[in-house]
Amino acid sequence: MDADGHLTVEEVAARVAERHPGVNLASVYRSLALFAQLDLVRESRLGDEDVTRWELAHPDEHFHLVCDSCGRVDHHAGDLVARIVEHLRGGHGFDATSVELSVVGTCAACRSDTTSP
Amino acid sequence: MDADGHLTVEEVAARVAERHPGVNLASVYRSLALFAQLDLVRESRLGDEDVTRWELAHPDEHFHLVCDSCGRVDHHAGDLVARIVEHLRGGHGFDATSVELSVVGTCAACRSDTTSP
DNA sequence: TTTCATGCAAATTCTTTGCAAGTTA
DNA sequence: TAACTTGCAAAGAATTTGCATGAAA
Repeated sequence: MDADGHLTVEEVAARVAERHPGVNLASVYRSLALFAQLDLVRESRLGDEDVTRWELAHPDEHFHLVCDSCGRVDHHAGDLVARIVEHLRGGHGFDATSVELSVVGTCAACRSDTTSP
Repeated sequence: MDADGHLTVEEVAARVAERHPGVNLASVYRSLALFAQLDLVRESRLGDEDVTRWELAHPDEHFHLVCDSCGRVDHHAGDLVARIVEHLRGGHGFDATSVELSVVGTCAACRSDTTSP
């Protein structure tokens, strides 16, 4: 939970090891699988990465804002997802149950670094 | 290209085999990697599936509408993605370069099947 | 002749599983 | 005791790589 990020299995294991050295990788896998079943964590694969990462579960209405430049991943809340759902239901008769939105780009902070020399 | 879907490597290989029996799986992997580099195809992992699938490259502004019920995957065009990009730039100073949106739910056809007995 | 794609098999990497042993209720 | 969780090592699965060979330029 401290990590508040998107960690690979190895990274999770490393964090666990800080407090509980000797925990086996298999246990990490087993625990993550269990936590996922309990909806505590979620597998997430952002952008074009081909590594499996894990994050704390968060509502569907949140989405990922990934900054190319600083690597930061924000969880963004707001009505955007709701509006997408409405749009699809109204205009296309599609009844959305889950929306997965992730956006890659440059965050405000990094933009201002570039904009003002 | 005929497939017009999201195929696993094995499925691609099977299609290839129809015309060119004996093509090795390694060649399929190598070709897909090359095609991806040339932006002809794209890796896509929809919903919670944990299989790697491949599809023809398509503009970013298209997104995936996955029907739970019939399994159909539509590529949906429209201004939705553009509006998301605008929203993020205007409201949050986030400069989006790539938007990945996929929606799981029930398509119009399947809904009417259920709605009208 | 030189370059390049391919098949084939072996190597890698990531993930899951079987089983024996130790813990906890 | 009964029910579980874990470490460990082995098994699997998916993907990549090295190398010899044959085709094409």
